[in-house]
Amino acid sequence: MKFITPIETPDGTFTASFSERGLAGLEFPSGRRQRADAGNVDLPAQVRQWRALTARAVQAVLAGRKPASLPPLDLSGGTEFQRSVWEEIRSIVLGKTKTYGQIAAAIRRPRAMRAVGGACGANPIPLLVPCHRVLASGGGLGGFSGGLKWKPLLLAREGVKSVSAR
DNA sequence: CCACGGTGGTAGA
DNA sequence: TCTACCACCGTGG
Repeated sequence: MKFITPIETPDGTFTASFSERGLAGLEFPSGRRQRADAGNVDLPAQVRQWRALTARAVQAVLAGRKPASLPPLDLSGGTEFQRSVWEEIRSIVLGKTKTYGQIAAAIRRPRAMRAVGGACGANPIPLLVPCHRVLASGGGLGGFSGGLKWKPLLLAREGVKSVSAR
């Protein structure tokens, strides 16, 4: 059972999806208009509470601040490798970054840095599973599923300095 | 700057 | 199985 609901922010309307286990997906604003409903109708009380937590967390990160708390994250969709990558990324504190290679080394697959990139691209909850803090070695940006323009913007708000000038 | 080879995980056929 | 993708990385022109 899935509930899909908009999350309004000063940067646009994100779209959250919830399973019975918690937040299962988060999409960055797409150019196109979402439906205009408030998003609270028809949601069970539990999901409404998770939605409120999600909204506050998203707004905090967008403002470059650490969220006070997160809803439960439902990452059950990924493979074991992907989940281990996502778990590792969750440990990158706001204001810091790691490289794809460092993530690979941390999960004891030092040669799988390329696959780490793939797992980042498959991350269902970008922003709250902060794959924007994962950069290429040598200062490159890498990619970002929500649109590459977000990556340097988010990092700048988090106070990260050396986000590569090209 | 560019090209290339060595990589590991995934999806699809 | 086989194969063709990749948000990689180091080395060498």
